[in-house]
Amino acid sequence: AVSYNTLINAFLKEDNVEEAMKLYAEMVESGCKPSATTYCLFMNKYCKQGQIAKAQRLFEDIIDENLAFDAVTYNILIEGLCKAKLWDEASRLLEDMPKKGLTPDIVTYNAFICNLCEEKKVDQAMNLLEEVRSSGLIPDTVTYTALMEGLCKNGEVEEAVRLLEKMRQHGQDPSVVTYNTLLRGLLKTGKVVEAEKLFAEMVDGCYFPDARTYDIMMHGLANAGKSIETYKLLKELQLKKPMQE
RNA sequence: AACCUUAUCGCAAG
Repeated sequence: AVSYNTLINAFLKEDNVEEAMKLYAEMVESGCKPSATTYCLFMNKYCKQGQIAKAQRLFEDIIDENLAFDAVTYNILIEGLCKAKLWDEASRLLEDMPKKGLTPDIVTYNAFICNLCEEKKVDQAMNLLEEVRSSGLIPDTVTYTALMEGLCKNGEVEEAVRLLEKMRQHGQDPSVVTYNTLLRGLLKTGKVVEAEKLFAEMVDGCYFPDARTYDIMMHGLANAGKSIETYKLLKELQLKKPMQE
């Protein structure tokens, strides 16, 4: 079953739903029972396509067929519901988890926080951060990065930079994505010097800037009229060949 | 035990 799941997942990743469905059929035919994970793969795909109704149907199937589900099962649908701005539905599922013997984890909350940030509801997201803390869960790099992104989009870049300090104080290390998010926020608001400082700090900290980092930096520097710096960066890029995605 | 879920992706500035 795991092999089938792996294959189905591969097809879904490249948007080949047809082939994935075929495999699913083959799986059933060969007497291999689809697991909750199998359903989750499709559920996630439907969520990403905005086909929430279909995703919800699959979720119910999992329950009805008494398949062994876990927090991930919930997380996938919650993420989909949040993305579709169906907050009430999502909250309902969150409250449902304990009743099913499941404990919401950081990914569960991150789904809410990330999507709240995208909706420019950073305040609510920040409130959730406190809730997460008081519930005993540890906000992770994803949590902080999402909040930084939200703050930047909200024009609160300084606040985002402050969060970087806070996350460190709480023992969480930034990732390349974290830096990229902040660099982008700084450059978009013309804070070129700060961005350059942060970039240096990133490199000092033994982080490997990826293709996106260079993209962000070069655009930002070029926009600021710093063609020399942009050129230097380009040279550096050609020499170092950053990590591919 | 293994396979599945969340952040830099820009749907108002591009």
